[in-house]
Amino acid sequence: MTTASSPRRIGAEDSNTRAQLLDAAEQLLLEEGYAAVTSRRVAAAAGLKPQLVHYYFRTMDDLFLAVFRRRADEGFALFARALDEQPSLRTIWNSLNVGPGARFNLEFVALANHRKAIRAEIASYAERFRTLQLEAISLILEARGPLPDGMTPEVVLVVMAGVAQLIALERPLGVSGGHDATLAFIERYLDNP
Amino acid sequence: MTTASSPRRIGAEDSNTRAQLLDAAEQLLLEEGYAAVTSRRVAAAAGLKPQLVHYYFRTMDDLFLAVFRRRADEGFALFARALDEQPSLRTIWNSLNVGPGARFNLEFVALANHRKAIRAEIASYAERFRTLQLEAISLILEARGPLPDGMTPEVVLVVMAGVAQLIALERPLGVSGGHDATLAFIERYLDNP
DNA sequence: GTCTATACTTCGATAGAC
DNA sequence: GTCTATCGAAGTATAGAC
Repeated sequence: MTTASSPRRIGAEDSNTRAQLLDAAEQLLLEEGYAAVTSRRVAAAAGLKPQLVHYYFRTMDDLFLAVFRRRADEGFALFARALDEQPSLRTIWNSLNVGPGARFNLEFVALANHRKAIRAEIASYAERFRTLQLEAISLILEARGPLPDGMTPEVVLVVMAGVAQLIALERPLGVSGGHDATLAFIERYLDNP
Repeated sequence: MTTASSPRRIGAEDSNTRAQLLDAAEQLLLEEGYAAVTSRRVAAAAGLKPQLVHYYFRTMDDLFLAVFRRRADEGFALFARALDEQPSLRTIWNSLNVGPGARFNLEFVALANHRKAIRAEIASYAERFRTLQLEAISLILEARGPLPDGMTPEVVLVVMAGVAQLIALERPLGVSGGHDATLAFIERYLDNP
C-alpha cells in the first residue's frame, strides 16, 4: 500500500486501528466530500489521534487509495458473483451505481482530476469493470436476438451507465425531472426484450 | 452577492480586481478541483494579495457562488438564444455539457454535496435548465411524429443528458470504452428521426 | 509493533491603514 | 473605495518515545 521505499515505518496492514481509520475516512468522504477527508478529521471521527493516520498511511493519497481499493475490490467481486448466479440485464443495471456507491464514485472522479496516482487507479478499475460488463451484456443481448441498427451492446451499456450516473448525481441535489419516466422505461426494457 | 447584512465592507461588484479574482478562481477550479480554490491560491493566480479575496467576497462560499452564477447565467442565455435560432435536437444535445463545461459541473456537484448554500443554487439552476430543455424537446419530438411506447420526451432528454455526462466524466480519466459507438448512435438519431 | 510530541505550512477571516 | 497587517485554527508530515 505504501508508495515507495521509505525510511519511516508503517503500521501493519491487518491492524484493527487501520481498519477503523479506513471506515472513518470512507464515511467522511461520502458525507462531506473529499475535501473533508483530512488527517485530523478522520482521526477525530475514529476517536484516535491525528498522527496515527500518518502512521498507517504514509500520505493522504495512500489513504485515499486504500479506501478506494477496498470498495472497488469488493464491488468487483460482488458483481462477478452476481453475474455468475444470474446473468441478466438487471444484474448489470444493478451494478451501475444506482445506490450509495455513486456518490462515492463522484468524489473519486473529482479527486482524480488533480491527483495523478488516484487517477491511474480509478481509470484502471473503471476499464476492468467496463470490460467485464461489456462481455456479459454482449452475451445476454446476443441471446435476445438482433438489435436495431447501430445499437450495439456497447451502446446499451453506455446508455444504462449514463442514466444511472445522472440520476445518482442529481437525486441528492433534489433534482428529479424525468427520472421516474426514464427509470420506468428502463425497467420495461430489462424485463421485456 | 453577499450573504447577509455584515458589518464588514465589501468591494464593488463591477470592480476590475474582482473580475480578475473570479477568472482566477474559475481556472483553478477547472484545472485542479474545488479543493485547490483557496483564498491564497486564487490571489496568487491573479497576482494579488490573499486578503483581497475576502474583501470582494465575504466568505469562500460567496466566491464559489459568484463563479457559478457567472457561468450559469451565461450558459442559460446562450442556450436560450441557440434554441431560438435553431430549435433542433442537436441544439439540445450541444447544451448538454459535452465540452469543457462538464468538468465545471462535476466540481460544483461535488462541492454541493457538502455546502448547503451552493447546493440550493445549483439545484435551482439545474431545474430551470432542465425545464427549458424539456419544453423545447417536447415540441421538437412532437413534430417528428409519435414515439415508441414508454419513450416520452423526458426519457429522451434524460438519456441524452446521461450519456453526455458519463462521457464527460470518463474521458479525462482516459476511459473511453463504448464512447464512440454511443456517440455515433446519437448522431444518427439527431439527424434521422 | 504501536502511538505521541512536535515542526512547519497553509487556511479563512477580521480590523484597521491608506 | 481599496488594500494591508495580523490572528487563530487547521493542514500534512516526520522523528522519536513507549
